[in-house]
Amino acid sequence: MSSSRAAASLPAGTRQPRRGDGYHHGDLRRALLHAGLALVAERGVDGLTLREVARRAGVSRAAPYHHFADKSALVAALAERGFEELEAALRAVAEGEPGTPLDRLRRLGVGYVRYAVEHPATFRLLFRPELRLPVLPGPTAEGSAGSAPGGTAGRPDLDAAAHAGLATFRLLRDTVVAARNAGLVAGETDALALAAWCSVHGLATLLLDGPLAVEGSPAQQADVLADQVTAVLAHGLLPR
Amino acid sequence: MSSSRAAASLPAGTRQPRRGDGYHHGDLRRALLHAGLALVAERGVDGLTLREVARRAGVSRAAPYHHFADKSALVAALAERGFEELEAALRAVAEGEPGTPLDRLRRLGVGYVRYAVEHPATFRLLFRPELRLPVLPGPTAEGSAGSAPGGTAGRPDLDAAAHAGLATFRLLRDTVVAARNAGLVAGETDALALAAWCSVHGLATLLLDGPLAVEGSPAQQADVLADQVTAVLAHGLLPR
DNA sequence: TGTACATCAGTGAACGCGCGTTCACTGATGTAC
DNA sequence: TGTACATCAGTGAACGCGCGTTCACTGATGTAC
Repeated sequence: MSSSRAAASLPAGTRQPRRGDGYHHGDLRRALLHAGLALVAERGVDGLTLREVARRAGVSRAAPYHHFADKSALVAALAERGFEELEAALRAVAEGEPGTPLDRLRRLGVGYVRYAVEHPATFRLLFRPELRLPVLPGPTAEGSAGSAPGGTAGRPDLDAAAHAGLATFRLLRDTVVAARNAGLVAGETDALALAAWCSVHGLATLLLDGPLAVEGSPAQQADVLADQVTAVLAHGLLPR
Repeated sequence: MSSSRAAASLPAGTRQPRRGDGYHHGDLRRALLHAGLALVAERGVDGLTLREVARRAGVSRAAPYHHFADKSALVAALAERGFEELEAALRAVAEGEPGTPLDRLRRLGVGYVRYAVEHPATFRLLFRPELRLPVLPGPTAEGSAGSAPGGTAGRPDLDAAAHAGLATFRLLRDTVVAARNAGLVAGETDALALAAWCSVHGLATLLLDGPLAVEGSPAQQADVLADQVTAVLAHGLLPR
């Protein structure tokens, strides 16, 4: 139990050799996470069971309990990895080519939607109600974002996922700030960031679970729609 | 079985006396739907079980099978009722007071978000992956919306829910058309409607399951954020 | 270097649970004559 | 109006299932002397 906690509190993705490395399985924790993500991708969040994860890792049903306190701890760890994936994808797409902060903002939006379409089950996992993230400072309180996490109180094992989520969203907000500083967008920072985020998040969820459903189809369609939505967001509904 | 199908194919909400009325229970189908919505509201979509629904209706476990072929048929019927509720709420808020089509559009958006916040579980039910709605005609094909449902193929019991959903979304699109005809908004109709919908849908889902989570808090906060988001959408990110 | 010991990631069996669904049935309701 | 019959919405027991989790255990690994 104490060893499991120690392993669980290590930052995921860390590649330093750990004390437990090379034990019986080698790195069962990592193998379980890998199997979990694959299982979610194949059968959806509801299809995720500890037993099947253990099965895929080639290990007994009880083995995962040496690495995760219970099922929700596994889910939280998967969400953490998902957010890290999402953030990496967004950074790559935003910083990959040159351009103004506005260009980057646009690419962030399209990348967000594309990630959702390409990893539908993982994306859904990130926004499961039970992983509800800390409340961001309200748009009325102009200030640094993410300084007051308070949504995972009493569940320290969810905090890692929550912080991974916040880091992702900070990427969007920082880009809005940059665009505003460059005079490329006008308005109140948090309101702009919120609106931008709502637009692409709405498109992503409508594509996955709504009447626009294109799950399984090429990401190309998602790109087209994301371009449209971000264009309308940029220019506004009102005539200019 | 044949009776169950007959009952299930009746338009829900119809108040005409049915042949089955006044039998043993009176109107078990309606009671099951009522219990189902209450259960979803209390325990979430995952907490919805046929057994508990039957329990709450004061009836044996097997009784619901005379009214719904299986669990998914119940879920579909619940979604249909949910969409009807949502549409009624939106109509009320949009047509309640006078105003330009743009005013109505704004009120629709705020009403959408408020419905989600006030009925979180039901709202989530409407956008469950397994109820994925028919694909709307793409924004590239300018034309009448909803003429080609194709997402519930092979599941006729889902069609009712799908059509209830489409009727709801048509409300939004029609309002965009009216605003455009009045010269109050500029751009391509479907792109405008999609962007508007994405904005409020994104806000709604972020409020329910994201870092803005306010479930249980007063709808007032949702109104404030919805006002902000729709304002940004109206004016656009770019300086004017 | 060897030996005794502590650690701990695994095993395998078992627990209790609630689920969806099926089945033969019962008995109230409606109908035909 | 009365009787015989058909209909069908209910019942209650049972099915098989996969789940999360616990438990005493085993045996490989690492450590202290």
